[in-house]
Amino acid sequence: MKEEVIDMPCELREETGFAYTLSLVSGKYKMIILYSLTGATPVVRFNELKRRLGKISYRTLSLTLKELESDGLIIRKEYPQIPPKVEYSLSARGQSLLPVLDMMCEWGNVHSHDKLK
Amino acid sequence: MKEEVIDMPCELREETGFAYTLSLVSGKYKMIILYSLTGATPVVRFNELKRRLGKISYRTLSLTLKELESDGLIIRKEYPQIPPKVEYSLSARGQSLLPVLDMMCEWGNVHSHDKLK
DNA sequence: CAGTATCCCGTATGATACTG
DNA sequence: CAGTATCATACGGGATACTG
Repeated sequence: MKEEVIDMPCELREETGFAYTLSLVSGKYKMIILYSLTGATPVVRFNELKRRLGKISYRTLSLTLKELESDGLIIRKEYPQIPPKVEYSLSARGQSLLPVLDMMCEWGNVHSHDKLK
Repeated sequence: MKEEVIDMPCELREETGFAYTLSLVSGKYKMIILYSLTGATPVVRFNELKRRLGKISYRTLSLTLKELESDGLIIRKEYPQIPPKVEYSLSARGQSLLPVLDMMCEWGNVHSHDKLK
């Protein structure tokens, strides 16, 4: 990704921010996971998250959560007990991204019924 | 995609708009193509667009433009002449998406230098 | 010039079984 | 419960040659 940015024409350099944003939220479930950590129950355990996401596989959920965590968007809190208990929640950084997601959501809600000729 | 939406828990139904938005702009070059059709030269020919995008292949540019067009985000205007001349520009719908892209861009610019521990 | 045709490849994701 | 390991697959995208 970095290399492509370097190749970008000057006019577009100032827009590389969205390439960065996109790199954080692209993936089939990332944005919906972030959304899943908002609202009435913003702290969610692994299996509960999996249930909420429907068809995601263990593998994908696990990998995705690791990426979100290493990108600083979510927080993973592990309770050292048996059986294990792990809770995921949004970090401040993750929360700062919510308005962006909201805007995408809003645009989609408004325009998903546009008639395309 | 539709099926997954159906599987989504109730709490998330109202957020399916962003899945729709995302489906329109996801892809390695879609957003940057939209951006390329703004500014001082908002009407661009195929090869000029290819030049601006750097490393994109003919195939991918061609496919991507078709998708953007069929999603109503850009307009393809063909001049029946030899050699061929085709101009691409943003539709009103495409323009309405710009604030969303701007916001993603802005967030990325602000947060791309966050220190992640 | 503006594409299309063909072939190839890497990565994201899925299914399932297993483990501490 | 919260994952990991393993194997399999689908799709997006690249390179290049060709065409109306």
